[in-house]
Parts: sequence; structure tokens; C-alpha cells
Amino acid sequence: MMQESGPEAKSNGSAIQNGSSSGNHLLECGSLREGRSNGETPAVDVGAADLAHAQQQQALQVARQLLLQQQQQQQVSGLKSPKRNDKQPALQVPVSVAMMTPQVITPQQMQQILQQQVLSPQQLQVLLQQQQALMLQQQQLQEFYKKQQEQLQLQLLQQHAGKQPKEQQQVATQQLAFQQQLLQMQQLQQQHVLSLQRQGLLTIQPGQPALPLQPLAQGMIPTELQQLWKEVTSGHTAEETTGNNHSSLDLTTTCVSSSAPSKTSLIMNPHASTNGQLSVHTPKRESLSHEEHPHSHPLYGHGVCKWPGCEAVCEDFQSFLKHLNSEHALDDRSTAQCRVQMQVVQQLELQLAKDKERLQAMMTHLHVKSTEPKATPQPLNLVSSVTLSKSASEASPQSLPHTPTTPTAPITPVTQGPSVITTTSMHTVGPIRRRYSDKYNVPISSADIAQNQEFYKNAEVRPPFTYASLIRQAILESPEKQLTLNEIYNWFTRMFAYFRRNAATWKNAVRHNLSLHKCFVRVENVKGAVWTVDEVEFQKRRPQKISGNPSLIKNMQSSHAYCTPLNAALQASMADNSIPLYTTASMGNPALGNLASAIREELNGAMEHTNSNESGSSPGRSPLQALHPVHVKEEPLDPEEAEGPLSLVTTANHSPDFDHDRDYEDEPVNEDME
DNA sequence: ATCGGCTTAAACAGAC
DNA sequence: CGTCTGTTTAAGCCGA
Repeated sequence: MMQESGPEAKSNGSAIQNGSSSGNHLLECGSLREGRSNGETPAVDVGAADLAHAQQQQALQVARQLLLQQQQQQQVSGLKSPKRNDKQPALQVPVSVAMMTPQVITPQQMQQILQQQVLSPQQLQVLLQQQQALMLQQQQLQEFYKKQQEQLQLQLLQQHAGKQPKEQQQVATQQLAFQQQLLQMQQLQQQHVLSLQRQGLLTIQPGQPALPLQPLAQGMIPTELQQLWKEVTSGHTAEETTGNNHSSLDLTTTCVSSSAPSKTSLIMNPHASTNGQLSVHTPKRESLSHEEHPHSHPLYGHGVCKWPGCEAVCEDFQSFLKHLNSEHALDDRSTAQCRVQMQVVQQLELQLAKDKERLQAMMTHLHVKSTEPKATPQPLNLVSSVTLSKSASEASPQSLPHTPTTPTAPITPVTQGPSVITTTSMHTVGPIRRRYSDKYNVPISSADIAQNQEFYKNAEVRPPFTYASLIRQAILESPEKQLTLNEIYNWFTRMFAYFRRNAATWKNAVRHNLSLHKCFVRVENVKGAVWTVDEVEFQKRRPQKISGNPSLIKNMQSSHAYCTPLNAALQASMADNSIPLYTTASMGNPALGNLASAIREELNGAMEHTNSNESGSSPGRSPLQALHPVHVKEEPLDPEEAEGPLSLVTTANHSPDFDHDRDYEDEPVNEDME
């Protein structure tokens, strides 16, 4: 007992320490701060806008006065008011130009116009009115934008509590409307100026210094607006752009990339580590737009079915629907894949929450005010998760409080009611044992491979595999099927973010396992000793584990039938009691073929063991739970801690971006050893 | 209740 | 001497 709490408390402490000490986090921090200050001070922008607006008004006043004087001085020369149509369709200025140089006339220009006296008073009147109207409109838009921004902030906060996708939808719609309005507005201005130009009233030279930078654009030139817009909506656009082609989104994405990285990074950063996956993993969110755009489907994009692992080519939407109904009907496989997706999403949510928490801590540490004030909405299942005696006690005290759930909130678990958000405490604690609830043992589709790989690489989530399995995995992945201890270490750190901390603990465990299990054979080498795997020995252990859940085996088998190539390796891998979710990376990676087949053999062998006493299949469960040796905490309704059945990706060819040692220089791995 | 597997911790020894 | 590697023991948790 003492032992249990003592060491774990220790590791916990180090975990906390490590968690905040890695270099790249600091990187994030820099941009975060920059971005944050920006996001935090919409008032500044608005103020500028107001100021500019005032200036404009002033200019208008002057113009009016001049106009009056002119009127008094000269008679109306009978010049008809230029029947300018505000919708000048002809002559188009490149959009980019229009965006960059929003044309509300500057006071200088106004003066210029007036002085040139090329216009009749009526013309001037009209122009002025138009100008005024435009500015008014713009101001209103800015106001609107401001409100939207605030509302969005609010929404984001609420999202953290994991609620109200409906409202978000609303806001999203409003934002869309707003954006369109903005666009219209800009076009209007553009046309306005164009008409002026046409009439020779206004000469805008590209280089004219006064123009583009003038106060006129008023505090917010469109690009800036768009940047801000993007900033505010980054969470949404990032995902929506993946599946749909909202013109409005195009608008935002075009200019941001070049000019506002720092700003956008503010909000994006917290998710940076998982960002790439988010877009891929959250079709749920896309369903929002799906409703608005009947022909854009979250599962359909670029003529391809986006069902995980499918990628079937569908000529048109109809054929896609057909395909969807036929190939992805409600069956075991689809259900399983759904669950996998759920898993993935949940894991990502967790990671996101954790990153957010980290961000909070960083900001706090750096004395940066948070934009998420009381953003302490409790993850839905936080309470229950905390009831885990062990987890609760181990959870770093400061880790829980500000752990809003993901802003990508509208994740709607397919089969479950409330989105199950795991407590993030588990991620921040040290090496505690993972408990895997049965429901998380879900078959994996190949589509999850890369994602999971990235997931474990980036997320400090303890992989649901035993040390022995991981070690074996590492060794088998090596070209020579043998690794030195250090190489095994490296593999761990390379493949799992989780193992970039508490090195002393898990390295000790690795050594312990190497020594303990007969399946690991030490071979003297020229340059030292390497470890190999004795498959025979390794397989000796398996049968007893798998024998436990016949129904799962059955399920596995049944699914085996239809998922053949895709999931074969996976399922085979699942047979590996210790690597419940061996990834199907071999599909895209021929080098893994051997491994996959080897595992498959294991599966077959294992199944022979259990075939005799199998009972009815239970689609809701997966073989993993039977095969999973990792300790699972008893949390019937609590999916958290579900480090679950994310597939462990095997990459025989080590990803270039993860080149040993150097990559984790900033990691406390070695420090931990000392 | 028991057993076996797994994890974690720790002591220890030998090599570098 | 300190670190790394490897072995071993012990304790606790968990599922079967």
C-alpha cells in the first residue's frame, strides 16, 4: 500500500514537472501570447474603428460644408446625377485588390474631389450619401462583428462544457451571414470606388500612400477583419473547409495564410498537436453544414467516400448515397467503425483538453490573462472519473480545474448519448495503470492508422499495450528484428509521447520486462547486446488470456469475414493479447506485411483456443477486451481512461520526422534518469 | 479467494 | 564515480 501510493505520487510529481518543461511548448507559448493579446483586445480594434469612423464623419462634415459653399457660389449646372448603379457589374477589380484596398473615400480624396470640382453638387451629394451609407454599413458590420466575436468567445467557453451544439450552429450560421454581408459590403465599396474611377472622379494610384493605409478603411481593413474572423472561427473553418466549400470560408482562408499567422496561431495553438487529426476526425462537426447544404455530406468529399477506410470513388452525390447505404449500412462493421471513430474523437478531445490545460498553465505562469475566464466547465464525466480512487488521488491537483473540454465540442457520439469526455487528469499523471473499459475495445479500421499513430506520437496518452507487447513491437519493426536496449527506448519515445516523460519509470519497466519474459532473448552482438523476440515463447502466453471472452472472439471472427483485407491485420493484431490494437499499417506499408501475417497467425492460434466455448456474438463488444491484458478499471459507465483501442501503428520505416534522440532533446527523458 | 499477468519500484551487480 | 545494462525481488492491481 505504501508502495503504491508512494512511487506513484513521485511519478506524478515528475509528470507535472515534465509536462511543462518541454521546449516546443514554449514555442507555442510565444505565438500564443502574441495571439492572445490580440484576441483579448477586440476593444482596441473597435476603438480604432470608432476613431476612424469619427474621422470619416468629420471628413464628411467638411465635405458637406464645402459642398454648401459651392452651392452658394455657383448655380447648379444641370448636370444630372450620375445614375450610378451600385452594382456595377462590368469592370472588375481583382478581388484581392478590392480586399486589400477597401474603398471608402478618404477625407483627402474627398477634398481632392471637391477641390477638383469635377462634380456637380448633386453628384457630390449622391456620392456623399453613398459614402455615408457605406460607412454606416461598415460600422454596423463592425459592431456586428464585435458582437459576434464576443458571442463566439462565449460559445467557445460553453463548448468546453460540451453543450449546445445547436447554439453553435446558430452562431455559425450567423457568422456565415455576417461574412457574406462583409463580402457584399466590400463589393459595394469596391463598386462605389469603381464608379468613381469611371467617372474620373477618383484616381487611385497603386502607390498612393494616402489611400490604403488611411484611416479610412477604418480600423479594420477587410484583411484584418478576415484575419480576425478567421481567428474567431478558426475552430470551425479548419474543419469545415475540409469537407465543404463555403465560399465564405474561402474568403477567410485566402488572405490569412499570408498575413496573419501570428494572430491565428493564438487560438489554433492549443490544438496544435492534434490539429491535423481534428480535421480528419470530426465529421460530426461537418454535419452542421451538411444540414445547410444538402449535397455536401460529411462523409463525402472530392468525389470520394470519406467513411473511415473506405475511400470509394463516387461520381456524384447520388451514387455516394447509394454507396453509403449499401456499403455502410447498419451492420457490425459499421457499428464497430463508428465506435472507433468515437474513440478517436474522444481521445482527441482528451488531448485537446489537456493541451488547453497546459496552455492555461503556461499563460498563468507567464502572467498572461486568460481569455477564458471562468472556463471551468466540467467535463461531463469528470465527476465520475474522479471517483476513481486511484486516478483521483494521483491526478495532479492543478490539472483538473481548468480543463475545459474541447472546443470542437459538437462531437456527437454515434451510439452514446452524452459525449463522454474523459478527465484529463489521467494524462497529466504519471505512470498510472490504465484501465480500459470494455466498451473501448473496438475494432479499428485502416483509416485510423495514421491518425492513431500521430495520436500517440503527439498525445501524452498512455498506449493500451503492455510493455512486453510494445517491446516486441519495437523489435519486430526493426529491419533486423533486433534492437539494443537503447534503441528500444528510442522507439518508445519516438512512437509514444507518453513515454517521453517519466523515463526512469518506464525504462525500468522495459528492462524488467526484457529480463522477465522468456520471449525476449538477449543476443550478444559485435557491438554489444541486442534483444530479439522469441515468438514461440511469446505465443505461449497468449491462449489463456484470450480464452476469457468467447463472445468477443466470435465477434472478431465474424467481423473478420467482411473486413478482410482491411481489418485482417488489425484483427490479427487484436489477437495478440498484448497488442490489442495492432495497427493495420501494414496495408499501406508493405514492410509490415510479415508482421501482420505473423500476428494473424497468432490470432488464429488464439482463436482455436476459444472456439470451443464461444457463445453468441455481442457486436457491442470487441475481442480486445478479452485480449487486453492491461488493467482496466471498473468504470461501467465511464469511458474515460479509455486510452482505449486506438490502434498502435506500426511503421517499419521509421518516420523521417522522428529521428531518434535528437527529436526529444528537449524531453526530460534523460534527466529523469538522473 | 485464488491465481496469473502486468506494472512499478527498488536493490544489486557488472560493464563502460 | 557515475551511468547504463541487466537481473531479481517484492508489492499491488486486475481479470479470470
